Amino acid sequence: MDKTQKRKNINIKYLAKIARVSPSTVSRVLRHDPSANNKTADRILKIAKDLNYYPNLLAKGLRDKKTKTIGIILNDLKNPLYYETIKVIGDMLNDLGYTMILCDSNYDHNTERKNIINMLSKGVDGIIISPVNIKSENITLIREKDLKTVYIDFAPEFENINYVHVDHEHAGYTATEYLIRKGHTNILLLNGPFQLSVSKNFLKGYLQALMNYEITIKRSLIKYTELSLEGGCEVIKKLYSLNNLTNPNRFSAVLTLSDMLAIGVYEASKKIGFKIPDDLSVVGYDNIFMSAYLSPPLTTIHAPKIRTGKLSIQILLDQIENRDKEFHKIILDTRIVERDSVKDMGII
Amino acid sequence: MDKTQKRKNINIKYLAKIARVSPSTVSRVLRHDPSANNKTADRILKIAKDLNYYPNLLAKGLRDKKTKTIGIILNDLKNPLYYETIKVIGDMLNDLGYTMILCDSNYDHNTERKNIINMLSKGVDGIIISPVNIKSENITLIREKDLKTVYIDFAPEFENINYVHVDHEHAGYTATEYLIRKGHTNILLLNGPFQLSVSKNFLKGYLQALMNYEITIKRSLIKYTELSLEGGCEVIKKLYSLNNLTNPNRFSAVLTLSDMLAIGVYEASKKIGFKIPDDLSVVGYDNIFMSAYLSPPLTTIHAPKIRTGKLSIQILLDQIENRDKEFHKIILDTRIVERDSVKDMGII
DNA sequence: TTGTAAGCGTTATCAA
DNA sequence: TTGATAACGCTTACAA
Repeated sequence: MDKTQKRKNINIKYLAKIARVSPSTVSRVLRHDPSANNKTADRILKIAKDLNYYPNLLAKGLRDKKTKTIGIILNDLKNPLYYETIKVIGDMLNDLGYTMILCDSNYDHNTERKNIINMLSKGVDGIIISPVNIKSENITLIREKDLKTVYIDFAPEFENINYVHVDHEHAGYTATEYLIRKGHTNILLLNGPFQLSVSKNFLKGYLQALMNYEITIKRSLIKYTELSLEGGCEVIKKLYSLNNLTNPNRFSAVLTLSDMLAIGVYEASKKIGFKIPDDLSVVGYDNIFMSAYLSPPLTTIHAPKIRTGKLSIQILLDQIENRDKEFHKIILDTRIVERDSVKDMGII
Repeated sequence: MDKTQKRKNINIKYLAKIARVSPSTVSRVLRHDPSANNKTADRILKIAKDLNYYPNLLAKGLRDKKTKTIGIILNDLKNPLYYETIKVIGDMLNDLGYTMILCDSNYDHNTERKNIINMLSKGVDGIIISPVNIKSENITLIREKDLKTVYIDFAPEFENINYVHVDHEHAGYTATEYLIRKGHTNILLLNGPFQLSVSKNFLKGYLQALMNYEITIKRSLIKYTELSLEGGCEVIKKLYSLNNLTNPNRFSAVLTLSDMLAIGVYEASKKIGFKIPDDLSVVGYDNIFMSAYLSPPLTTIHAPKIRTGKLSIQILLDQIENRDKEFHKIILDTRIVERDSVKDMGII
């Protein structure tokens, strides 16, 4: 008894045997090559269908150096920020017969490196990546291997490169200016991790706005923390406890690098007992879906997540399919979405 | 001038040439096969590193029939419900050197079929799938091809099958009972699409609870809609407009199949002007992250998303790596999370 | 300990 | 219009 022949692999060779033609004929028919006799074509197609044939894309990929697979490398799959982007990319890829490999670098260089090499190894046709940092070996790796790439969130400084992202410095400026115009002068900047490029740019915008409005910059009002609800909550709790559970006007507003941080501030407000916006104004960044539903609804800087997804995948596919050789550097506009988390101090 | 030799492909054969050994020796060294001379091994490893060699996983997959790739097929990438599950699966896969292909069937049979075939074609080692429906050709397809599978959300009725999901009927029952005990007797069921198995099971639980408490079942209080914020909002708006913009006690509470629908009810409440929970009580299902931050915080049935992710990927990998031949049928517990969206009518 | 060679499933080139 | 063949990069008998 031979158990090995339990289930024969249905491949082109097998179809050829059944149809009594050569593998090349089957291959041609399957790819709708016009140079195939209609009758035999129909016959082969029918057999393929009856046997539930599906192509082995590994073999095809190995031969063609094309896999119709796109890699998406992000830094925090938990952040709702990404889901609209992923959704729109996924839908578009699905329509075009592409597949998406998704992974998370967790803001870690080694993980990012592993992810990139994995993409390369798996033969993706291109990647969309939110890089861990503006300068790193990993980016060199991508460029050496000539992997088609679109950077999102922010981009390394090279000439021949595609990116689609918002201007974080401008966002920081706009948000700070907004708070200043509402009469706030002591504005806490709840920034992301110190080493992240995004944090640096956001800080620049914040500082620029303060300078333009001739407001003294206080180092004690600039805080760095990991980009999570918990991070935001902890910073605020610590600050309040230092001030003996009251906020002695050290800051009347807080600007956060991410809505998730802002939600952390909301959480702290619940625990400590101060009120938003009466005791503390909050401005977030990203405008994630849920920010409109917070209590109070969060005033935040809108980042165009759907546009980011659409543009980046379009650029990538255009280059992969050789419709376009140009590099695209797109900086998207940002705008403030006024809701109810900022108190008007009515001074200016 | 020959432009074709611009960039030589670094593969095992090339490494072999440089190291003046055979490809098989290189292959052995790279796979840390003990039967390799230490000195040559070191030399080859160094060359591989210097040349930035990375393996072609398509070729490896083609040969080994193993790709270290897992497919995840869901039905609505936009639903926050899935984020936590995806995150935990992604992290676990990353740790173990696996890759995740993610796609969305959008509750559509054809798309689901395409997705499954794509997974098969790409040679994934296994899939985790939230099926569109309990019975379909697509599931037959999976079973015929012996693709290792874990079903989540709900499962088709077969013997040899793995699944990890919550008992939707029980969830429907619990939620309805909770509302009844709070004194509600006219409970609107805002269900998902009629043809979905989840909707059917949820309905069963709802009906069972009403029957147990001897409450008249009213067909007019059972509504089906697509699983989205907009869907939930529209249904409620329509119902209120039919009643001349007041809710004449036709229902004092609404139970929704998903927190996203519940948020739709919140949205309707904003637009129409009724108050939750004073004018209308709401109970959701899923306990997505943001439900705690809604205003008022949403009372909802908690679905264990992280456990679902952990268990399903564990089961899948155990079977892929042949540590486990048993099938696992896991029904997870559900519990109600009491927050502030239900009014106590104080009657019972 | 190392090398030779065949094969995984596909397609493109060439010849018939 | 069709078929034989080589090649994509990797691994594993088997031989040396």
